Amino acid sequence: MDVTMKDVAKLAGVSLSTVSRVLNDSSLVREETARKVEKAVEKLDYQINDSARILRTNTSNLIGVIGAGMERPFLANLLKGIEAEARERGFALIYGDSDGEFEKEQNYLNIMKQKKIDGIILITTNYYNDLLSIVKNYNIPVVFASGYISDPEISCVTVDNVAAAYDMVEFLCQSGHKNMAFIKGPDLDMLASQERLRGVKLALRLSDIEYDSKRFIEGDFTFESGYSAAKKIINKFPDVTAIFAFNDEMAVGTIRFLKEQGIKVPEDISVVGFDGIDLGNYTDPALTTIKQSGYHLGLKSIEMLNQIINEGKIEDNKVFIPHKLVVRESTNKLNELTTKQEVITKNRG
Amino acid sequence: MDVTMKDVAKLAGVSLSTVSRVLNDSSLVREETARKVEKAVEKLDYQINDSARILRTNTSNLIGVIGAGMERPFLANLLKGIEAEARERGFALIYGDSDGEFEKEQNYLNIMKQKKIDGIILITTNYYNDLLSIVKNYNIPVVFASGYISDPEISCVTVDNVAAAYDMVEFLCQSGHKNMAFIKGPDLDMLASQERLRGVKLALRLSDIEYDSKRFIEGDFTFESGYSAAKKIINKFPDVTAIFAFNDEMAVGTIRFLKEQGIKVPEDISVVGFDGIDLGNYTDPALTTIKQSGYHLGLKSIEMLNQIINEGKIEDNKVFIPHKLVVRESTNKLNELTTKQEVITKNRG
DNA sequence: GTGAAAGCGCTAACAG
DNA sequence: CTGTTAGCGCTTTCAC
Repeated sequence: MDVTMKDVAKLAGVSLSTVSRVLNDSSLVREETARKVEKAVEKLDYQINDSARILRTNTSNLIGVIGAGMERPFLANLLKGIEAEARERGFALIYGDSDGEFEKEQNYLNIMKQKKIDGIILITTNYYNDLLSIVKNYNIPVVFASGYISDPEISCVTVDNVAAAYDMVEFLCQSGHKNMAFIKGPDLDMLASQERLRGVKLALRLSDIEYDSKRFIEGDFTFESGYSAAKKIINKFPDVTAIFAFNDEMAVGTIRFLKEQGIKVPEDISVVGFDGIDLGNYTDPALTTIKQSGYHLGLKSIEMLNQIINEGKIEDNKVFIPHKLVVRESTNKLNELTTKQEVITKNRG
Repeated sequence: MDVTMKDVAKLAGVSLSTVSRVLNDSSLVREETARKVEKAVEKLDYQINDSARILRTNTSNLIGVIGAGMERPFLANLLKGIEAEARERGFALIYGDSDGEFEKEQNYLNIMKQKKIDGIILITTNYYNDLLSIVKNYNIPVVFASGYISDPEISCVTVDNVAAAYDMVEFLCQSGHKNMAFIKGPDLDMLASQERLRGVKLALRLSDIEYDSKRFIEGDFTFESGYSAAKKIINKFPDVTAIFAFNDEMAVGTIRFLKEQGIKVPEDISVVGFDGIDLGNYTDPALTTIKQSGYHLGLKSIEMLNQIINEGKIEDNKVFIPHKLVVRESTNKLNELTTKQEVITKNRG
């Protein structure tokens, strides 16, 4: 078997409790004794048995992460931020992917409870409401990192999707676009995609543009879905001058489709995304988008969770991370003389 | 406190051991008794205390994953595959990112040992040799999922980087390219990048093309590094007709740079990548690359680890996952009449 | 300052 | 088939 505390105690010539005290930085140990113990620990390459410690103390220094679609660049960076900050604060991570299925989420929640995790980060959008009630029932510290949760008891950190989507549409309108189409996330996504939708509607209303639900095509945040959504858009609305995809990957898929059709971006159609992943700097044209930092989001989520774990509460439990409209090459100011609408009018006139 | 087995036993009117037997599918329990216990478990929403179980049994159903650069699409998919297969087989995952630093790797290894993980997947390339000796000393099942490990005791699963890189260069040569440049991975990367380098050299030799180390620029697998490596290449070797980046992101960065310079891909220069991430289908031009499946690699790594854990050994401990050359739009057959070399010659002549 | 002893919740002989 | 019992390795009173 592995080296145990008993072995250390024996080698150091002290009792079990003294070893434990030294390992836990207890100040009630003579420095000389401590040194003896430390020497023995080193010599035996002793590693504490975490299960025994957890069993006794009921605290695990373990944080559970339940995510979905984490292979998407934005979320992969979120995970990276979570990991880095968790490590920094002495937590290890149990990581589970739910594939957006409630059953798997529930399952992982149970597993994590069994492991006595100190807290949990939830990055899941579909059945979050059901999840929430389980989590509340389990009475475990939780931070939601994938959208705004209105329940006042629940902490969350997210970009302000409504405001950001609003900003983007406002920018498009100010650039002269009236004839827009949109690529949403999955309709099952009750958080980010819904919020962005709200932001779009708001901006449309304030710009006196009529809301037309047919102009919102459902995607699933992949390149492929952006590609096929663009196809639908071009078929149904050939006169569109701007397409707003709710994430960068779908925008890239859109651009690819348009180019295949010989449609120039941005000369013929402007295309914008959301998230601001690295890729957007290297596409042709480079992508106009809303930039937010997944890494920072991850950091912040652990920071909040840590506070809840340590202090039992958190003063500000709804936080927004910054976002910024980044205008690159995929958007055009619509010169009034060359607006398609105008051209048509002129041709008719 | 939480519900314990004692509570279940009391409610069901049986002893602790009976409850334990039922929970562990022990067949020596009358069906009726089992049902009583199950009912009590359900009623109390009992969750086993994993720490107690681990302490007692010394097996955790926990797999440790130590990775680096996991935000890269290929590796994000690898992680997804690991997670899916681990879940399938009843393992939970402890996940740690090493940032490619030995100290962090070592640290995580200790943490994981303390948690009595059943096995470990290593996806790290820089100091893998030092890691290996620790792991061997810890005597814990391990599978390496980021390159070929020659140590006969160590299991590994990876794409055949040598063969794949060879295939790519051979393809380029057969397309008439003689004047090539390459964008390597970091020189610290002792696995994938080194292996691909070997494959390239081999193909060069067999095609009677002289190896020139100056034509191998170091990158770090990011878009950005591909972009700047391409800049160096164009400055130093303006007559290059093909660039082979050792992953797709760097290839995309390369294409972006070339386009900015007004260099046409593939008409002026062919660009190829490695990995076959989704993105490559949606760039303009779509990317010629070596396709391998990160997800499948993840699956396989858990499958192997599981076998080592269960059977104490594995017959075939070096496995290669399939790869395929996928020719898309970023490469051109160099027509002999329009080879730059030929043109120059003709102009001179 | 340090040691002895109890017990966290579970499993696995062993007895019946 | 089921119950009793003895720990797994640690922390934490409680003595000294």
